[in-house]
Amino acid sequence: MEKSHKDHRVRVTKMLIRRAFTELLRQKPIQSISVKELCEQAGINRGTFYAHYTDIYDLRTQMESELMEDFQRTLDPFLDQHGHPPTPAEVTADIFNCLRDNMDICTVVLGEYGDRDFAMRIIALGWERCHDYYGRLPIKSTPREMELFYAFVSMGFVGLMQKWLNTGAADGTGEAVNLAQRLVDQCVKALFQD
Amino acid sequence: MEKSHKDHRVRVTKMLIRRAFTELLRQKPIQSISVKELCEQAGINRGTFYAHYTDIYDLRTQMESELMEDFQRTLDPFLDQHGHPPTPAEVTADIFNCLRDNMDICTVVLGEYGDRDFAMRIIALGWERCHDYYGRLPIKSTPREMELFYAFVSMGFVGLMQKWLNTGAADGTGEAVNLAQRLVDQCVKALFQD
DNA sequence: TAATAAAATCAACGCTGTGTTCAAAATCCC
DNA sequence: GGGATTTTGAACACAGCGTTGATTTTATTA
Repeated sequence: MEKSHKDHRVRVTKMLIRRAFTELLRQKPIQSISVKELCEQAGINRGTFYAHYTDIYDLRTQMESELMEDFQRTLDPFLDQHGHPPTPAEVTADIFNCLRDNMDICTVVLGEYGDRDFAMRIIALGWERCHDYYGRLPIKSTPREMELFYAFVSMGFVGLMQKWLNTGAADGTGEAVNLAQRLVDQCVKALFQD
Repeated sequence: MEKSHKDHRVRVTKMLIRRAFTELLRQKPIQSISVKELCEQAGINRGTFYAHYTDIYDLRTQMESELMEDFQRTLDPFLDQHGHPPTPAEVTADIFNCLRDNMDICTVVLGEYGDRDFAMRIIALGWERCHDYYGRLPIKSTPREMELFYAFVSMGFVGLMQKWLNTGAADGTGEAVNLAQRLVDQCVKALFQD
């Protein structure tokens, strides 16, 4: 149950489960993946699965959590060594780089049958990082408008991310990062109009 | 199975099923709603459900289809009587008005446990309507960029729609329509930058 | 209104997946 | 090598699925 970096058997078992899971997730939505089917694909006993996870969703949640930690870990040092508050452009570039580095997991977690709420959490992380930057802009908007604005840009960002991941993310981050940054910038400008 | 506008019993049964479904959808995601549970909530026999729908997802799909037809029906005459190609602003206003008119169904179909793909289809309908307008803009972008742009704005629009529906859509369409329009306009401008 | 057609009900069926159990076998770590 | 831990395999009761057929209820129309 705990972080058993110790036992070799546990690591192998978990690896088999996760590999089978991502494989199945390529083919069908999570709600139609059964524990039985997953275990057969992984070649392990059903009881073994229940020794590590309570159900399929618990499995996904654990994978997402670890991915999120990776995200944090990868972003943090980069930001520190800059010594200044990060610009949205830098954070955007970072996010896409992290996506590319974890493409295997991302394409399933964020893929056709993925978990959009998780994608939203990644974006929320980005917003946090840009907090200083956006906080200083002289934006005059009602809280209500800010709420709607945030919903638009966050979901838009997620949509772009997913599209990029699912249609040849291999052709580099450049084009996507550039466009994403321009789009967010333009959207921010909409907050100055009345 | 067919459009039985005839039999009173069928209409009552379907109404009971749909009411129970939307009620349950307020409480939990669709994947954890069982046919058994739905029928108990609706107070009908399980066999009766299977006489009209193959499964829960078929039920949702049928409801969405009818909602989409309503959307088309509501939008079409409005556009015709104008006599000119619709502007994005008009289409945006229409979409939000339709959402408000069908708020009961929309808040569940597009709610927390809703179907985002369906929301995307609504937006696609909006894009179609604005086809003439956007087609005339002298946009120079790669197909790849257009693809990513479309993903961003569509998903962004969906996010704003959902946020608006789930947090007091009652306070009128004005603010949301206004902001949505400004955001889309600004995003389009991003396509002119290089 | 009565006859006929259609729909809903009820009980039961086999089937599949769930989550848990236990003893036995396999594997790891010291 | 030996004790501890993990995995296995088989079984369990349980719950939902999707279908069936006989029966009752309800609507249509003649």
